[in-house]
This record gives sequence, structure tokens and C-alpha cells, in this order.
Amino acid sequence: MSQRELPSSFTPDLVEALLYEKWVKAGYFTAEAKSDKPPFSIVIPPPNVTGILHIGTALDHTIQDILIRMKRMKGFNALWLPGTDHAGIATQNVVEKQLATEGLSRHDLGREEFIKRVWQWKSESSGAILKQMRRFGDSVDWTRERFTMDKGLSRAVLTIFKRLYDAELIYRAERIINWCPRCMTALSDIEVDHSDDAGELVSIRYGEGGDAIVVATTRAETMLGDTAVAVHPGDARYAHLVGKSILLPLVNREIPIIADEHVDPEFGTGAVKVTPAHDPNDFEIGQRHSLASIVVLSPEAFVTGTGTEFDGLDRFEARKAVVEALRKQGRIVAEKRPYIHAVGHCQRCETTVEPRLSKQWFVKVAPLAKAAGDAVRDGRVKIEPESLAPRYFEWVDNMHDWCISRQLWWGHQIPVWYGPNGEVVVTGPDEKAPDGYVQDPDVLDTWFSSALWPFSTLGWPGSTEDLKTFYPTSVLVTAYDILFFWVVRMMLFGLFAMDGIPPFHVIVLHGLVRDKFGKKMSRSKGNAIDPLELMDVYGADAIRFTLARGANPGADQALAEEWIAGSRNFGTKLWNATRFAIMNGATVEGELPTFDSLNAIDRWILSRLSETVKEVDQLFETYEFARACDVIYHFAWDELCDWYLELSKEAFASGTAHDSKRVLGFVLDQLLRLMHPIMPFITEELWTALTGGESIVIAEWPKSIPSHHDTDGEKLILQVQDVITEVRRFRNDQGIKSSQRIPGRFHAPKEFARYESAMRFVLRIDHPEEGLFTPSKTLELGSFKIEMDLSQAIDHVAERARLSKDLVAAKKDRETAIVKLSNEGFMAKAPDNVVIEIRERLAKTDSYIERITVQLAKLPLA
RNA sequence: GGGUGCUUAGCUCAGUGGUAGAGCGCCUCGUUUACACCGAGGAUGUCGGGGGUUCGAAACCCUCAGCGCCCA
Repeated sequence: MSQRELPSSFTPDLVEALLYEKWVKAGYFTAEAKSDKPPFSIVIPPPNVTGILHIGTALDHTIQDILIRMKRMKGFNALWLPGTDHAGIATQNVVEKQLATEGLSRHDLGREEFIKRVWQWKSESSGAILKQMRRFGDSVDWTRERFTMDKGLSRAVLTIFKRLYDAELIYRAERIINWCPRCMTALSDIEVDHSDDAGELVSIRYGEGGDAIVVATTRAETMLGDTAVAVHPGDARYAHLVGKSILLPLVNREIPIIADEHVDPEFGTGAVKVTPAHDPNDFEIGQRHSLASIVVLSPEAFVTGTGTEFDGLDRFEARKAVVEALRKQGRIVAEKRPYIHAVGHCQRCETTVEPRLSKQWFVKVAPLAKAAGDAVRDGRVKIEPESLAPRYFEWVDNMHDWCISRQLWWGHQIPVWYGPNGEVVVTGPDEKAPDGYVQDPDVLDTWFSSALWPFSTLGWPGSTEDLKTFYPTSVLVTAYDILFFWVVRMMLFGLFAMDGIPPFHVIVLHGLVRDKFGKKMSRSKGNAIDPLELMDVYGADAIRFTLARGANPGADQALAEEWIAGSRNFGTKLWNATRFAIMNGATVEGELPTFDSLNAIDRWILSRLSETVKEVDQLFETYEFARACDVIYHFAWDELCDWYLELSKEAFASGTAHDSKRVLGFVLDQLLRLMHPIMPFITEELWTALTGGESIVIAEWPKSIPSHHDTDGEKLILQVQDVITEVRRFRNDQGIKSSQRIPGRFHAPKEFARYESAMRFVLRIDHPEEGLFTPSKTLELGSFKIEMDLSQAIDHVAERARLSKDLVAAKKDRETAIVKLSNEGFMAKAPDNVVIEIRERLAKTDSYIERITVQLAKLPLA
């Protein structure tokens, strides 16, 4: 245990990597499978293997690391489990693009070779994000790193699939699904992004004369697959036509006119074309009326099988061609262009999604979602902040069945085998399908495996020690925009697989990181902030502190580079303060002196520290990271650096600071611990230098000390601060340089005598030489009187202005107080302490006004 | 269309009934035993508009206006 001198500045790029390796090597981040310590666990939202650390991830990780590091210091068996997600579509796209540069498609390689190629890609070029997490300081347990395609996790996938299937919660059906014609796969609802696009709305007349009906559509080409026209049953305009049929133009097919409650008679003409194979609503109508579903688009979205001239056209070409053909027949009644309407796009490639009839596997979510909703409703799972809970319910209560099959190769292949006579066998782990059976070629939605993450990573379906110790996990931290993709799904599967025990106790939701004007970051706008570049410049700690400081519960935060610079400056401030403390003999050796034996400056800082510890601890525990950072920032910068160190300098210089050295050592030691979860690197460097300890990572978390709470000490120092500030203000207004020493005399109550030298030191006011003192200015401040001999003349004009301003402010304060005290309602109903406070305020302003008035009267007019 | 937020200093945001706050920016001064990535001092707000509840409202209620997000 020995102290170390600090270099003049902190160099994050040189230090951070070394510290991180030291921590990993020491095993600080490795959780114990079995332990007497209480468990605290978080599973990381697994980033895509293709991913890099972006600013949102940085925020997410900062919050998780704060919680984990704090709990570790509190003596918990803390586990932060890292890993990555195989990200089916995204990863497959990356490798397919790579193949394309070689002029190959995945079909050229074949399924097996292609998958090999993806694994090869993963082993070579994935893991960028894992390296970046090390740079960022994430205290994750690398010995437990997982990947959704690992053997263990794949086993979990097979297990749950079979269980769900056996419970009749997985089924296969022909449904309208979102189809991406570029990725050539089905997508779930949440993989589709809607945007308002400019399209066209054309109104088409079907039929002739009095029996004609006009329908409107934005996708004219789908009319080739119409199998009915529907109207509302109560719509008198069409009552005479219901039950009859009408000739579908271009195709010349007789289609029925049907009545269905679903049709909105107010919208458009009140009649709609029905294309069951290409629209989800039409599909429902088709089901109710036993209509045929005619697929008119190929998987690539080319018109096919209609027997018309349009076969072979791409959907957008066909749209134009169909409208033209109808126009020639005089059937286009109206056209609206542009027509702004919501259009779905593939989240991964932005291609316009095509609703398409297709045979897919689904999870029946109703019973699972009910359980997921109840777990939050009955308080077993808490959502923080609570205000976001309605968003959770909105989803869980209205969830559609989940399409889980994807027409991809990269992922968990669906464990369903088809026999030669249409038999269907689902294989669990260690099970084999009979010979001659063929496996379903599709793979599962990536979210299917990520939904198992909180327990598959801990060894489920095995009954492992990790699972017993760490499930359910303590908190789940993620941005609110992923609540539905992931959190809801983990709830569904966790409750199902783990016998009704939800996967986490608390869901902590944070917001998104935006640019400095609160606008969404995007590459195209050029306002994206790259945490990796910023880490090079400012270090990881500065980014972490900035993000934590902006993390108000559930709310988005704006971010600007200059604010990160500000956080870096804060680190530097702390660095210099600690360096100064070490140079002046601050120590952590020996017992802290008895509290009552200390001077008020020391008692005050200890009292403030104790309060700060209490507040920060509570704020961390309630996920109020922004406020916690604010409290730390002000304690460290304002109270410790600007006041305590300044007031103590005289004692350090004069060698009378024996107790203060120990107090300062203690305060810094505790403050660094308190800050460590947010700024792990610089606090480690400073703490080990100051204390000679092994590592702050494993240091004990600070405790608030009630006996250090010292109202009198705080009051006294508050007065000292007021006096100093007033004298500084006077000097400033008078244009007296702060380095200019002034002779002066202090007249103050006894209890301040002990602090006169400290105040003189800060204010540069010297004892006057015997017999030579002729005070030219007297400042009266509360019970203080300071006489000064100003070598230069006072600027009376400036002084009059200063005092007049104070007088106005004081009179206003007095007025407010009087109004309240003379208000009968206030006197009768306001609580006693408030009344007392206002009375005191009045007395204070009264005497203040009197003093200023006297001083003003004494001032010469010129 | 349904839901849900937001509107406070130049900018970004805290502040859930008792004299309006922070960071950044701005102005003045400044090499004093750490720190110019600094210090000291200062300026800046009818808390979106209107109404109500209350002794007392930025905060609670109603209403209007503007902006945002989610879902359809």
C-alpha cells in the first residue's frame, strides 16, 4: 500500500487498454456460479455479429455497466453476460454482398457451402463490437460469452420449439404475410417500417351501366387477382347489386358482389375490390365468404399466372400498364397523384414490402401474451420508468400471431420434418426424424432465439448452477424502441419455458440519443455521432459520463461534442484535484479523526460527502442516472474543488493541516468510488495512486455516515461562503485585481475566529501593519464586518450602482415576504415551518436593507 | 383515425404545491500553492395562450394552439 505521484495529465489512450486488461486478467468481472453473495445479473442485449458500437449502444452499455459495477462494489455476485446475435437477414445480406463481388450468388454455393461461408465470415470479421466494448470499459464476464447459434443456444431453440408445438402454440398456415421480394423472405410485422409515400389512387369502374361499381386502389395490378367486390350490408346504394356478379375487366372473370360488415361505407365509393391473396383485410373477407385466393405475383413480385398480357411484368411496371389498359377501355373514373399513404418497407433493405399469401409457421401468441401482460400488471415485473408501461400493454394486449419462418439459410433451421405421405414430425434435441423424411427448408426468425436469451445463455434447458443462481435476471436495460421486438418476446418465452417465472425483475427503458438539436441521427443527414472517433479524442470515461448525465428516465437525449469535451474537462478537474491532494499529503492511512475534533471546514465537507453518497446511491438504485451525475458533478467541482480545497490551502501551506490531510484523503477516496461505475478508467488510475490499493473495481461501495451530518457546520460554512462571495463581488466591481493584496480588519463572531486566516488567504486580505491602518471602506455582511484600506480610491459610482441593485433586490424579497405574512389565508393554512422560514427571510431582508441604506447614505455623491 | 408525450434562459434539458435551476454559449476581469480542459464576478425567463382549483401553481384540473413519437 503506497501512494504514487501522478503525471500532470491523464492520457486515456495510453492507460485505458492497460487497465482493462488488468481487470480481465484479475478476474474481477467473472461471476461465481455458486456463491454466498446475493446474485445480481444482467444479460446484454446481444448486438448483431455484423454490428459496431454506435452511440445508442454506448448509452445502453453505460447504464448497464453503472448498475453492474455498483452492485459488484456493494458485494453482490454480479454477472453481466455478453454475447452476440446471429442476425439472420442482416448477416446473410452481408455475406451475399461479399459473394456478389465475386460474381456469385448463394445458390451457386448451395446451402451447406453458403452456411460454411457465413461461419467463416463470422470467425474472421465479426467481433468488432466485442473489441469496442472492451475499449468502452464494459465489465462483462467474458468467460460466459454466448452466440445465438452456439450449440447450447441452438439446443434451447429446438427444445422450446417442440414444447410450443406440443402445446399447440406453434402452427403452420396459409396467411397473408409481409413479403420482401428482394430478401425473398417473409417478415414479421415488426420487421416492416411504415412511411408516408407518394403513390397514386385510381378509381376503376367495374361493370356497365346501372350495374357498374367504382372501386379505388393504390395497387391497381392486384385487380388481376380480385375475386369479389364488397359493400357494406346496410348500404342502400348497392343493395340491389348484392348477390349478383360483375365482370372483372381485363381478366374477364365473373366475380360476386358481396356484403361485409368490414367495409366502410363512408370511405371512397363505399365499394371495395377484394384480393384475398394480396391484402390482409381482403384475406379476412375472403375467409368469411369462402372466396378463392388467386396469387398473381411471383416471389420476386412479377405478375404471374394471370393469363393476361401483364404476366412477366414487375409489379410497378404492371401497375402502370394495368392503369393504361383500363384507361383505354374508359374505366378510369378518377386518378389522384400523388396520393400520400402509408407504405411498408423491409427494415433491412427498404424494399417495398408486398403482402402475399403464403404458407408459414406461426406462434399463437394470445395465451402467452396474456401471461406476459399479467406479469407486469400484478407487479412481478416492473417497468422503469412506469410511464412507459402503457406502451408495453398496448403491444402485449393487441399482439398478432407471430410469423416465425424465414426463407433464409442463415439461422436455426426449423426442426420440422415431412414424411413421404405428408407426415409431420417435430424433432427436439437428440431426436432424429425417420429415414426418408425431409426437413423444412426455412429458418426461424432471429427474434425467436433472442427471445430465449435470458435463460438459454445460462444453460437452459440444462439445469445448471448458473441458471439456478442468475435466473431470473435482475434488470433488463434497453431502449424503448426495442420493447416490442425483443422485450415482449422474452417475456412470452421466459414465462412459458421457466414455469411462469418472468425473465427479469425490472425492465429499465432508456431513450434514444439524438443530435444537439434533438433531431434524429442519420447517416444521410450527416449528423450522426460516432462514439469510436470520440473515444479517440476524449476517452471512454468522457463519453460515458456525458451519456449518463443525459439519461433521464425513458427520455431521449441530445448530444453534442462540446458536452463530451465538458465531461473530459470534469475528469481533468478531478485529476488535478487528486494530484494536488497527493502533493499536499492527503492520505487514507490511519483512522479518520473523531468528527467533533475537526474544524468546521472539514466537518462541512464530510457532511456534504455523506449527503452526496446518500443521494447518489438512491438515485442509482432508482435508475435516475442524469440526476446522480448532476449531484456528483456539483459535489466534486463546486464543493470539493472550488470551496473545500481553496479554504484548506492556507492550512496545507502553513503545515497545520494534519487532520485535514486525512479528511481530504477520505473524501477523495469515497468520491472516486462513487464515480467509478460511471468513469471506470480515470477513477481507477486516481484511486490506486491515492490509496495504493489494488483496484477500485473491487473496492467497497461508499456508505453515508449519519453521524457526519452536521447542520451547524454547514450553516457556518455557508456564511463563510456568503462573506467571501460578497467581498469578491465588491473587489470585482471596484476593478481590484484578485491578486492585489489589501490590508484589512475582520470583526466577526467568535465562532469564525478559527477560519479568519483561511478567509484572508482566499480573499487576499492581509493583517494591517501596526499603526498604519486607515480603513477607507467597510463591508457589512450578516454578523461580519470587514474594514479595508484601499490603496486606490473607491469607484463611488460603481459602488453606488452595486448597492442600489442589492437594495432593489432586497426590497423585492421583503415585499414578497410581507405579502405572504399579511395574507390571512396563508397564516391560517400554511404549515408552521413555511411560516417560520418566511419570517426569518423578512427579518434578514429588513436588516440587510437597513445596512445598505446606511452605506448608500455614507457614499459621497461624486 | 386511435393512443401517447412534449412546450421552462440563445441551445439542450432538470425541476410533481412554498423566493425559477443546470450544462453549453454570452459579457467583464484575472498566471493567486492543483487545474486556462482553469479561476472570480456578471447578464439573460409575464415557465406556449386562456380559464379554474388553492392562502400559495412552472407543477393539479379544463380548454385552445404548436411540435413529436407509437399504432392503424
